[in-house]
Amino acid sequence: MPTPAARDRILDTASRLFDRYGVRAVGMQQIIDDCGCGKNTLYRRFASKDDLVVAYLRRCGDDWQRLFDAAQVSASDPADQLVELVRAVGARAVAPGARGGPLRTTLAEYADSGHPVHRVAEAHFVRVRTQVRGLAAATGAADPDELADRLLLILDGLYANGPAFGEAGARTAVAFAEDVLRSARPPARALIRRSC
Amino acid sequence: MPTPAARDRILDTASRLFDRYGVRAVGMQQIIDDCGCGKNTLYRRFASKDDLVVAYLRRCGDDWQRLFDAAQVSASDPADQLVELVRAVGARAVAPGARGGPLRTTLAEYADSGHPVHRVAEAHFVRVRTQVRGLAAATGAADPDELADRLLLILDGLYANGPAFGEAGARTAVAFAEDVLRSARPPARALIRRSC
DNA sequence: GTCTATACTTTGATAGAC
DNA sequence: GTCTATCAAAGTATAGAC
Repeated sequence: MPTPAARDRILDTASRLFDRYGVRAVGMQQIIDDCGCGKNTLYRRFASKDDLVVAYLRRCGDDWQRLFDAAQVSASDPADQLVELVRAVGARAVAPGARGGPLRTTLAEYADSGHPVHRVAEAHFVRVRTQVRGLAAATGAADPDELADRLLLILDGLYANGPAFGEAGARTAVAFAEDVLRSARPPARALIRRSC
Repeated sequence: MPTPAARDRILDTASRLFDRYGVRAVGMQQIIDDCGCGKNTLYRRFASKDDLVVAYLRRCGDDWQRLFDAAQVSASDPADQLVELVRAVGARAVAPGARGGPLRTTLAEYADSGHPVHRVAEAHFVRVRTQVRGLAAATGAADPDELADRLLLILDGLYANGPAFGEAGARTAVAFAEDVLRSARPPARALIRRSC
């Protein structure tokens, strides 16, 4: 029986290389060399490069899930949770060396919509949209789906702009999200503001 | 002695294939077959695939420039020009078959920051940011750079979400941009609104 | 017996030659 | 325009080490 840690070690190495150089630019041999494992071992755990890339994307998806969950427990108000989500994503997106979010960049590298890698990445974004819509609905916004789409624009815009945006850009995005959430709730807050 | 139209024909073919299947996924042979020109002809016009890809990106950059210029002549008010820009980008971004904006996807495919293709794509986005900042400043906004960043989030978010967003998403983005521009001008309009 | 390391096969792509 | 050289990458198989 093979050591179960080997799979994780391989996936760790592959993830690091994929994040930095892109998926197609990294060869299996490079992963093997960097990992220090034999070629046989890798192909036992991952039948093909596609399988390895899919595992990588699933890990990235889990990473997003942790981010999302952490945002949800960070506050009781759904609006505050969404702001925290934007803040957390911004921190990653503008970090030096960040490169557009692994799911989006990998999706760009696998344009063929029939390819398993493409399908996994695409499914991720469907899920993300559903999750953000759920949280947007919980804010009690007048039009939760429109609110969700606005927040998705901010989130994906953040990833796309990346390090070029810098810390200031990340703060801008957070303030932006706050404004969006404030103005998306016309019944209560807007009246209070007008009464000032 | 060679027909000058040949270069354009090759670039037309390459652009179409790159847009649809991605740059790395398209081989030179495929371009040659699709174009109907000889291999010699192609390599006389473009010394290497990198050169061809750079020419493709420059054409995409010119395309953006036309979009930007058209938005600028569409209205006299800079704020209206920016809204028109968002509308025009949205129309492209959510069109069926669109795939994230050719500059961004190609940048994702060429992660190496030393690669000529990467540098050309990166330079494009620096230019775009400068242009949007210029237009944002012309609106007389209190903080034009912050306004520009907010609009860039919308623009890139639009490209990233693509056809999944659909026509409704494009309309959401336009309304979003309108709100952003409205609230970015505190001196005049905000006072008018409060006086209502 | 599973791990590492390496040699080999095949495929496909860029590029050049005629 | 076809044919060919070169190279890199994905897999497969094999040889050796703990």
